[in-house]
Amino acid sequence: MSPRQRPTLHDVAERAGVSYQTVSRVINQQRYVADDTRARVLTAIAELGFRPNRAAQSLAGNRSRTLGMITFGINQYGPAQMMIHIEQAARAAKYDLIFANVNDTSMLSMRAAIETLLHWQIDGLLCVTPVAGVTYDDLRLLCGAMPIVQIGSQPGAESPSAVIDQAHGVRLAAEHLLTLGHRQFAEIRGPADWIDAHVRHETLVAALAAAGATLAASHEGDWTADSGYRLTQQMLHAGAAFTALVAANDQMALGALMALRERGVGVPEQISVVGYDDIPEAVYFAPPLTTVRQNFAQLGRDGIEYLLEWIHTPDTPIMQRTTQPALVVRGSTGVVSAER
Amino acid sequence: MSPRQRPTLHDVAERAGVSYQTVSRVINQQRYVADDTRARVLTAIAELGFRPNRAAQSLAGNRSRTLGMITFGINQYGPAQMMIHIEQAARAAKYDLIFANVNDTSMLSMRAAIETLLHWQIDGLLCVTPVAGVTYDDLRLLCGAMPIVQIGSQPGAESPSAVIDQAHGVRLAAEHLLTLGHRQFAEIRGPADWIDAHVRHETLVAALAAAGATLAASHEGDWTADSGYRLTQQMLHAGAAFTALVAANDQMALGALMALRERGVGVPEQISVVGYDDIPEAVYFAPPLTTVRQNFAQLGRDGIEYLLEWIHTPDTPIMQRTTQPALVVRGSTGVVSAER
DNA sequence: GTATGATGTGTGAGCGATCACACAAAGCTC
DNA sequence: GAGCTTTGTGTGATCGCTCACACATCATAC
Repeated sequence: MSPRQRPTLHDVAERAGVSYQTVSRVINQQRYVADDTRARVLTAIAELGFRPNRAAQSLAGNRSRTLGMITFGINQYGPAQMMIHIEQAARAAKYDLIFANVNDTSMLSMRAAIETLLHWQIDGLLCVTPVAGVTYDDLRLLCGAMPIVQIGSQPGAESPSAVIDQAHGVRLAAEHLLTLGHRQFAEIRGPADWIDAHVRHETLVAALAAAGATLAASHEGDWTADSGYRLTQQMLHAGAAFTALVAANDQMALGALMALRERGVGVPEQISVVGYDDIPEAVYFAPPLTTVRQNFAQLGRDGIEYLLEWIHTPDTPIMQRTTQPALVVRGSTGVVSAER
Repeated sequence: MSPRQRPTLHDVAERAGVSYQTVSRVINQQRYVADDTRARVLTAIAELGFRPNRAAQSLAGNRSRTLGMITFGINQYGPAQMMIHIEQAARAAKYDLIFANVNDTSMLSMRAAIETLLHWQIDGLLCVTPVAGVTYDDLRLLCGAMPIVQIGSQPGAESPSAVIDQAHGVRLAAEHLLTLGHRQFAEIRGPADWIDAHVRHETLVAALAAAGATLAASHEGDWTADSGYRLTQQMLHAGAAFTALVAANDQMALGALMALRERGVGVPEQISVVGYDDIPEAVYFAPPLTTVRQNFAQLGRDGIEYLLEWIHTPDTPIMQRTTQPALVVRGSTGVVSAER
């Protein structure tokens, strides 16, 4: 009733001529409220512009209807994409999201970020940390029994997570190139501590070995177009013999295309290039990039769905949800040239 | 003291042999605590793994040390970039961030997003909504006296905001092209309801008029490379006469480059192209893109600094902080060809 | 030696909600 | 119509903290 203050449960109760508990029942959509009482309360809420105080709710209710999210690298296409869809899914389920972005995935900054979130009595935690280093067990230790879902963890790990089947994606790309007759490959990997990058590299090596193809060169980039450019220059300069170049993401492939162009190497006539991710711009590269599409939106949704399920059904089994990537063939790959 | 439960202020107090109030003083870094008492409390906190409950803090303290952020289009380079720096700056100032992303900027979804945030007793609101429609007054109405800062609002508006001087950026680009001898221009604008897009368009029109140059064609894109591609095709097909193409962002410029390439038009020999934003990939376009660099990191920091200042000093004057963009000249622009 | 201020520390109330009850009134059954 | 369940409503305690005090203690001042 105070003049400037935000109205409380009691103000609403007084106005509607009921007890505060009844108002609480209405806003929590519980049973056992007579229809006309409910209507009266609802009217009072609207008239007063009442908004339940989340802080008070989570203090008293011992449950905050809030999810924590740790992110890494949201300036990248994938993570940003996931973030949007996670937020959307959370809000649809009436959960709020509070997030902390880490700039490196050291245990130290991860711990700091998680601490931040744990101050709020979050109901669950979503970890979008595609880098090895902090394991599920580490998280478990910090968070007690709270539900945690990792997005993009070690494939096959016995921990609650949602992942994209990177090995499958790489195999699609490799098969595509092998079918086109390529036998001499070069690779621009992602950073070694990124789980996906590691898996893709290992899978490529294995797939090529199985097909009797050679990996003439393999360098580690940092996901930027810049690194793709420099490493490709380097490989060309060193005279590496390859007809197919596999880049671990589209940006690095973009850099590679530039290096090849500058060197007068025809793509795909002399060298085929494939990327990974299928960022929206990939269609407009010169030439349009053959790449592996990852459904980040689906990945994000998988993760949060799992988390919510776990929160509502505490005995939800620990599992890994897997999404399949798809190959998108465009102009940067072609039949291997007769000789080289 | 309960076994499984998280420790509270009282548990810490008991262990340290002081009153709960003293513990509160320690965690809030207030004066008037003896050094050895403080040390004893700190030890107890560490031993118990005590973490103050933010919900209780904001309930009792009437102030949440939490900022709300409304975002739009965080899958785009600029907004994502800002988000990272905003989060970082907030955390550095010991504020938590809770955010809501809107997928359209109708009053309806904006209101819903803000409502979500207001449930938390946020201390301030940051609106990264680069689209016209929701004005500062609308926000004011929803939020009462709470500090609000808009990022990317109408330039010159009498509202608390941080912006990049789009007009300046466009003038830099226009002057650059005019100096190179260009007199016949084409434009691919951004969506009309985006404030920046509107300003850039108006400024370009004015700048060209002042220089006696013509705008042969101007079409509205949707920021995607795809739209840039299609609209350029369209202009070429229609036989528009221009030697310089100004795109409202780098992605649309990328699409334009593709359309020109397909048509066999040399860039920059026959047509010069400039973009806007300077995304990291722009260097590796074919040819490398001349563009206007926006310092999104700075913009984000400006916004949050302003907001924090306002929170701490309520009589902070209403103003608009402006950051200047810079022209980055690369290979996509050149001297106008002799004739055309 | 009493007044005055700075420095420490403890007590009670209350933030705005939820939970666990208690209890009244109605609708069944037999 | 006694006894039960279902439905609807209200009361007290409590969540974990901060606020506004009250109250010591010690130094310095006059």
